[in-house]
Amino acid sequence: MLNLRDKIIEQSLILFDENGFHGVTVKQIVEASNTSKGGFYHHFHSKEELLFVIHDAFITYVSKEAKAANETHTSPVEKIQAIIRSFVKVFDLYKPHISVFYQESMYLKPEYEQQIKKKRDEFKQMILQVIEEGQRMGYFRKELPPILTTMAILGMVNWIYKWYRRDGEYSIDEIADVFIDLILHSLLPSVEGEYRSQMLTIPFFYDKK
Amino acid sequence: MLNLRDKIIEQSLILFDENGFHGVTVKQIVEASNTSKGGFYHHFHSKEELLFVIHDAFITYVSKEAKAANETHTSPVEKIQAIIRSFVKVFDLYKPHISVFYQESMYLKPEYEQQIKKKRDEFKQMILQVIEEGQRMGYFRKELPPILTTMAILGMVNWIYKWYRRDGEYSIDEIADVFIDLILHSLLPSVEGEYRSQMLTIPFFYDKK
DNA sequence: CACTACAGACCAACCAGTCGGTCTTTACAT
DNA sequence: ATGTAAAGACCGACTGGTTGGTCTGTAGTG
Repeated sequence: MLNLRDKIIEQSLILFDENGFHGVTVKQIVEASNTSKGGFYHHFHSKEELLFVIHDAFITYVSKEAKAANETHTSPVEKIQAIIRSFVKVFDLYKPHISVFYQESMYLKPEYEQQIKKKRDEFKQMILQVIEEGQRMGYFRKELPPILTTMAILGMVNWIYKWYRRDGEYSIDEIADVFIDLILHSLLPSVEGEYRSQMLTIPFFYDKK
Repeated sequence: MLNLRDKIIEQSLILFDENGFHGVTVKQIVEASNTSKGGFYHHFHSKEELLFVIHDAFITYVSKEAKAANETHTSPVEKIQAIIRSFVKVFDLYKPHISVFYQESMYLKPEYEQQIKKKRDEFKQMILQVIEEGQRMGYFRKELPPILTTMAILGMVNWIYKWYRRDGEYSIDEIADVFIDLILHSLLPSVEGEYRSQMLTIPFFYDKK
């Protein structure tokens, strides 16, 4: 059974996902959660704090997953595969959180904003480092500017929140497979046929076709 | 010399870019534009109409550019190069428009929303068709699902609005070069060394290094 | 009796949009 | 050229409705 706090979070996510933070009033949240203004403000200092709590829940999860992926693998190729996969999969679990996150974080007061930004940067740095490591170790093409490559990866994956549907044509695992394939084709050199073709075959997805 | 209408648009773009549509009041816009409520509502029916006008300005531009790129080239490889390049470059010209566009279009009334959505879809379809055409003609890897590839491209390019700075480390042309390189590495088959390596050398950028 | 969890009436602030009015430009007849 | 009337451009006080947040009260629990 959910307590009121969780119920408020759950309901406000549904509302935020459809209408955005500013498109939803406290009154609406309160009604959707079958409670009252008093109930709401008993659990949250402000509407803004609710937004922060939502942000924090998912970004903490992403960072933790990425850190784990980073530690359990040694080769940069495997690392980036694992990071992308967990990153993509988050959108299946946390899509509403993420939608709100990317659309509304600008409205947060500086104190909240800073905390959010710090965790985001940590995650970005992790990808960046894997790419640089992969270049140094000779796995990835050295001519790619690591920061631009990182931003490209962040972009293509983050954008998922704009179009992903659970009941869509492709499952989240299939999306992850294709995106990993795209990224590895970009990162791995064209000529080293042996290693490249070995890494690029992603069985899960293409076997189905 | 700017007329009041243009001045309002110009000033509101600056404000929206920093605070989002709902973070800016008509009063603020009016003050930044050195005018009055009367002046504002003489030129716009509502605050929402202003948002629509901003949207429309840039999406019309993107679509026109992409259509032109599509018509002047014949090979899918050249087409996608040209489309991505013009697409990326829009962010240099229209960044504030785009930021507002992607953060606030959900707040628009259905009548506006529909028009926006239609133009967005047209653009998406254009990329999708080029990819499918490229696959049919044997230029691009046939195992890639065209729609997921399209969404990946849209994502990595659209995300630029989150991080691009005119005075940043890389110019918009360099970003375009790298992104085209990434995308073509993903699209072109690994084995056809001859044609692939010929298309993948983007002189502008890598010559500088 | 003290404490938590919640209820809901209430309020001050704010905001998009209105409206009667003024000033400036345009159009046209004399 | 000059008078004049209509149209367009702009002003800013005002309003009606809404919103985030407060405050007093109360039911239940240990």
